[in-house]
Amino acid sequence: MGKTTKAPTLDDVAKQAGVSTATVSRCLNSPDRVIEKTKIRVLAAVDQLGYTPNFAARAMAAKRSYTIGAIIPTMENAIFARGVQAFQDELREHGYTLLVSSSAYKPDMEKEQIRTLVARGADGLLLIGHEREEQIYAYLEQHQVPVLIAWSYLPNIPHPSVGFNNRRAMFELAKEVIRQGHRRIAIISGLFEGNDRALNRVRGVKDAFQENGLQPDGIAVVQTDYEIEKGANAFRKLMSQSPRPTAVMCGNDVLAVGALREAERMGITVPNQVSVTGFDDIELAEIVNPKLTTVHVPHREMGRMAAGELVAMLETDSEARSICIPTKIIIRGSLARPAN
Amino acid sequence: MGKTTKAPTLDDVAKQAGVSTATVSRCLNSPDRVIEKTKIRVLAAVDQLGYTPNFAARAMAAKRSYTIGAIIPTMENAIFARGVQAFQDELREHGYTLLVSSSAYKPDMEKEQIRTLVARGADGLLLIGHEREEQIYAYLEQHQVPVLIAWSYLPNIPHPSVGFNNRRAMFELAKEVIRQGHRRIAIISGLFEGNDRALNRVRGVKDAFQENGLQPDGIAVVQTDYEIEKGANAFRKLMSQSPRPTAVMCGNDVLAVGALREAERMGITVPNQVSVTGFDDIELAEIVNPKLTTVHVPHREMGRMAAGELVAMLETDSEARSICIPTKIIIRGSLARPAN
DNA sequence: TTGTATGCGTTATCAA
DNA sequence: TTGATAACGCATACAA
Repeated sequence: MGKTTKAPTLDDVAKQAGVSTATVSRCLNSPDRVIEKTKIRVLAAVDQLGYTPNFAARAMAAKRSYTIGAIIPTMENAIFARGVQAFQDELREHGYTLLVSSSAYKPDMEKEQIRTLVARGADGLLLIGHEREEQIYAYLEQHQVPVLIAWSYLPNIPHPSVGFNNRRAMFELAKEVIRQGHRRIAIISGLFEGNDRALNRVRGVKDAFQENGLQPDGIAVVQTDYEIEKGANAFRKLMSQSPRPTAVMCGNDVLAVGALREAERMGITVPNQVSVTGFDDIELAEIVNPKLTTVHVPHREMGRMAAGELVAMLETDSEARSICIPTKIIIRGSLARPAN
Repeated sequence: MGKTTKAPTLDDVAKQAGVSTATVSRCLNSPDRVIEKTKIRVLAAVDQLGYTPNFAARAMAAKRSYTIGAIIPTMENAIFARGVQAFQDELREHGYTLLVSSSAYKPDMEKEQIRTLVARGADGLLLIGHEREEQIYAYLEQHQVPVLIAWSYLPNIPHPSVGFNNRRAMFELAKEVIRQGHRRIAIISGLFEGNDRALNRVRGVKDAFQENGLQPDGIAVVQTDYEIEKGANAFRKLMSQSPRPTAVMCGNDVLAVGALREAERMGITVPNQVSVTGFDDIELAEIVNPKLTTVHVPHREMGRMAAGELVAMLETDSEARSICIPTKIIIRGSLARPAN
């Protein structure tokens, strides 16, 4: 009680309980390897002193941190929030802690953060998308840190991934847009750099053109950051072309909301004068007016599965599988047949 | 090169450069205390081996982690995302790394995460709001971990805080609502437990009633989680009372958006039949229809200032100040005079 | 300016 | 079932 105000260590607990530090450690880590009676004494001491194991020391001695690192492009919109939350919840159930940081869609920043997380002893990493310097994968290999890719699934790639097929999902959506009669389609895409999802979504649209015997070269594509106002700017730009596109397909819901907003400001009615589509199906998609036609991605499910896979990679020696998660097209008010 | 595939240590670098580990350590931590020539040799070795300092070892030896922990109630909406992002950016500039976790508005979870972060050697903590068990503050005291409270400012409290006066902000908004002629006002609030912001916002409304010589006891208050659909449910409940309130003031924008949505489903027009207000002024507030009257909180600024304060607390011995950040009332379409 | 040696708090190996 | 004791990788006081 009247002791000095410093964090208690294993040693303090050991003394208080009249046992060795080894025994205290065992009580905490493999309780069945210690007799009931001493366990009680030790636990009482732990409680009394308010002891919390020092993580750094533990990680260093055990060479395991029970920590997973995740680097997501942004925390600022809901796209990743849900999936990461589910990922974290599932990890927790397996006894792991999640460390999250965001790269602001900057490859360099991601690289730095990967080093940080590895230095912090992360047992494994969750990264978004496949595209990054080969050197990074080499570094990870050297440090023996398993990596799982999420939010993107590609067949035939070296790293295990849990995600969806961005290209195919967008392909399906574009088919529907074309089926409704649209021929002049423009795209507001996220930046391609270090973001294979963005690129593959655009490819999906072009695939649909091909399949319908249309010429994909004429499709106007604007790349921009995933921000509402950026989407708005891009929309204005596209709608100042002549002839105007009859449908604007956006790389995600955030961009699409920006498009909707700008349409309103420009006095262009959606979907009468132009159709708009999104991707992700975040909450926003149902709040805007008109509601957004988009691709539904089961973020929560993806997060949970990713956690399960990553833990399996860490705890068994089995080769990691890749999982392709199905997406679904959601038709709402922002898509309709073109005017004429 | 042809070496075994294991993470290099200080020792490896030292050997490679032909110096002692101490010199390598100095090169990395206080570069000016080592001569240019050897520095070059060492840095080359570092680069060649792809050396990354082991964080756990460093933290243990130096008894500093240059890590700040932040526990926010949720990552799932934009309320905290922006502020935390700014907090992180500012910390980085001071050489600190931020570890974030979310408590899902559960006091118990927050408690556990505080222990986790302390065990991980966080040099300081950012917590949201003042209200929590005294025991937690004692624990933090024992472990000598400085704490800064954000998102809430209260005069005359023991812990330093950077935030805004929730009670006064809501008081101002309520005054405006009353000024426009509303007398039957209902409130959709967040849960009070462990959340002084929610409680103080409700108090602010009652203060405004008092000031106008109105009776605050009749104000209907529904407490619910900060989710859109929960807000919608609460709105339905409040609007089934007779007589109906002429204005529904919500604890934050998320709840308000839920209210707006339910109004639409019920065929109640806003603001003609009922006014709705929010709090926070997140992006959503300008996207919904009608746009939301709300209280603008400068999240980014708050995040930056909080980071500055916390770093100051760590690096100087000066007593930490508390900072009250001004808020602003934003009048938009969701508020109008009552019908009759 | 650089090297030597010690300690940080824990886990794990080996004996007892 | 328990106790010594050697790592773990780094920073730092002290010595050279």
